Amino acid sequence: MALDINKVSIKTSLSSCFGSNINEIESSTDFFNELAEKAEENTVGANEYLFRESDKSDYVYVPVSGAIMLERSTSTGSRQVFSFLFTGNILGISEHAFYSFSAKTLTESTVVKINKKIIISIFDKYPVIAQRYQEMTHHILSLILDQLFIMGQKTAHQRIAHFLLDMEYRIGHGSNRFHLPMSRQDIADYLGMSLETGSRGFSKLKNEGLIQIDSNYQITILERDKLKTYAEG
Amino acid sequence: MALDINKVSIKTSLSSCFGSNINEIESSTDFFNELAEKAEENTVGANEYLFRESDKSDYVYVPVSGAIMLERSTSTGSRQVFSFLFTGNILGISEHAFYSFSAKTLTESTVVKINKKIIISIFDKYPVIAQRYQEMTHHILSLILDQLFIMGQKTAHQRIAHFLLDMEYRIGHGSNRFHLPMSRQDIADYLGMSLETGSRGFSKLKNEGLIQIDSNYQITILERDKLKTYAEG
DNA sequence: CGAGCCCTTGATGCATTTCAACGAATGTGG
DNA sequence: CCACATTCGTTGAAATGCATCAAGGGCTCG
Repeated sequence: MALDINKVSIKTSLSSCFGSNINEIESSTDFFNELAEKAEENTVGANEYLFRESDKSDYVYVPVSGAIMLERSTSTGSRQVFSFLFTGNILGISEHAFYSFSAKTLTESTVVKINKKIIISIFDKYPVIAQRYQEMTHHILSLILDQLFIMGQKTAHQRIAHFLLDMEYRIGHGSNRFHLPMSRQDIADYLGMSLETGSRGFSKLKNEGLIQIDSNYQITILERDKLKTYAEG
Repeated sequence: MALDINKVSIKTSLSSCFGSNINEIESSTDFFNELAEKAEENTVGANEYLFRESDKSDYVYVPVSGAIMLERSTSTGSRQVFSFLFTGNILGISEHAFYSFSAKTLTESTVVKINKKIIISIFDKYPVIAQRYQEMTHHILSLILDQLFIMGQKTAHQRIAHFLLDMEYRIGHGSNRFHLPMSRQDIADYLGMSLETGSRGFSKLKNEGLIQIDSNYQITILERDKLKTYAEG
């Protein structure tokens, strides 16, 4: 237990997750101090599970560094990837007593791990945080609805284009060049297509000059507007 | 304003939605009385909108009778149906300031309409209800995750089979014979396929003897186990 | 009885999966 | 440090699934 709240990375992640303007709230300092006391910081290697589907959902996680993937597998071996998470996202809220998916690290990751009971007790003291928590849940829900919309409406190649724009926004941090932490298989399972179709999508966008593939995982968006048009279909 | 809480149908719907065991909670009578005072009962005809996407989300609705569909349309005319709702479901929670989809009645429907501000004020008085509300949000989220999983994994015909089993469970009320309130087009837009593919799915299941189509909308599940096996793929 | 709407069915072409081979990148042990 | 094994990505060819176009059938309502 105990968290070094003075570390910029941790403060940044928590702020990004609990609301960028939370610092303006009068009780925010108390809130962060209480979190610092009762939460813990964990670092885990790549390709490890933070938790698995149907584990008791006792903890909420906030990635400080690294990349995490939420997935669910069937008995027949197929897999659906629900989401990719990065610094300042949050996972494990919006769960019943048991997680409804597994969380696997894609790279070595540092996470802040917060016991749910502590979260609940914090809510009682800081109603503003409780409200913010609700908002996060709603935000997550609207993201999943968007994802559902994309899955139902768009062709495979359009979904790839959409995915790349999303990644640029989320991990490019202003740059049009970024490094994908997940494999082609992960992307395919996220977008509901075969690995090969995913790969062909990348190639097509490359050949049409919309993106540049520097190495397998290093992507540059060359023509953002055209890519957007393509994604919207 | 004002709600006849003594109507069995309304009491049943609200109970089903706010938790079947809510009656065991000591403050539940107060809660229902307060709701009766401040909520209202509305009846609207078929094919009308309770609200539209990007309307201000001031109200939460609980269907008492009828069937409602949640949908989102693109500028290009295509449409994604997110969900079908029946008696005792709830809609409009888990929304930001504005609805992220439209709610359209499939049949004449009676709904209990509750102002969000009233809901919030009720939370302050009855923490148990607030917690139940959170649980509902989580439940909705897990349902959408399931839907996302199905969209990503299954073939069109499997999705049809899955859909029919879901409908049997939700509107069959113990019987294997039920009446679908939505059109083939609605089903297709829900499952992310063309109308024709949906229709072929129905025909195939009929020809294989797994279901019986008495009229276009009257369905009987003949071989539930086989249908399940088929849906699981 | 006829018009209109919805559903079904058939035929065709395109999108996607599957199977298979190759190439590039990564890691291991000699 | 290199040869080899292994994993991952790309590409091609064939098969399948699905969408689209088009026609016909059944139900409902005037």
